[in-house]
Amino acid sequence: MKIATYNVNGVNGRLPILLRWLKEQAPDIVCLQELKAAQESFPAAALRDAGYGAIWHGQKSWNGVALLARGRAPLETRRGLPGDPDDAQSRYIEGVVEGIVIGCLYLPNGNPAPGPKFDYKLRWFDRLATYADELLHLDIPAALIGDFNVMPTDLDVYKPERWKDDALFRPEVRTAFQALLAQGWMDALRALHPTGRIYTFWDYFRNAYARDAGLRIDHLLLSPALSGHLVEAGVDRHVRGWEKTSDHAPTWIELADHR
DNA sequence: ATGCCGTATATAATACGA
Repeated sequence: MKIATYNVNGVNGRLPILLRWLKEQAPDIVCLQELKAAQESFPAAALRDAGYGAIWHGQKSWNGVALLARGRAPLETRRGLPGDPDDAQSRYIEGVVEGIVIGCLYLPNGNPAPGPKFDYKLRWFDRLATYADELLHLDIPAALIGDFNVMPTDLDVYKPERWKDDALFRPEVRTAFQALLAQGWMDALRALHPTGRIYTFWDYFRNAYARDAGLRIDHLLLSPALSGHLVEAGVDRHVRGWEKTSDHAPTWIELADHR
């Protein structure tokens, strides 16, 4: 079973690219971020025609997350992260597919740091950590997948010294990410490729993709009940080279039969 | 080093991303 995450940076503007990639790779489960579309503007019919059922949490212009499943409809178990009923940003949706709880998330960017946006990012991270720990204690196959907007270590940035004060790389957020791993979650790509330079994002500017000036910020975290089934992980980096593409590339894992 | 590009919406100028 192949599970992927893809920050599409506008699901309607990116629809031809998304459909091309879905047809090419046929992932079984897909987490999408940055829909930038209102709830009623999500392209559910086009995705259904492509063979995917979907649940999504839209928001006009900004944010937005979706969970797709090939040949079936995810069973929704949560929308929105607990811990702040006043949080109006669409950044978390969760469903069950094939007996796996899949949490699809878009963690706040947080720039500029310091400032209110960075404070929001840290609060959101706190809420995620609290909920992630509850999920782990259910002792079930579960995954937290999406755009975490964190480079976990120096190995995940093309030039670490240039990013040390950025909201994606400051010590507070790296510590918060490591705390998730300490709870028991496995960083799937890093687990299978402990020393490799792996990027999932390249800026549109400065010819970043051609220079391979990238960041690893899209992650797939697996619960212990699932991590033993991990067999492969990678990035479809060629998709970043397509015309009219997102600044992120699809990132994926392959699981052996988890039943 | 820098939103230099790209997407969204009040389709013109802004807000936002990382």
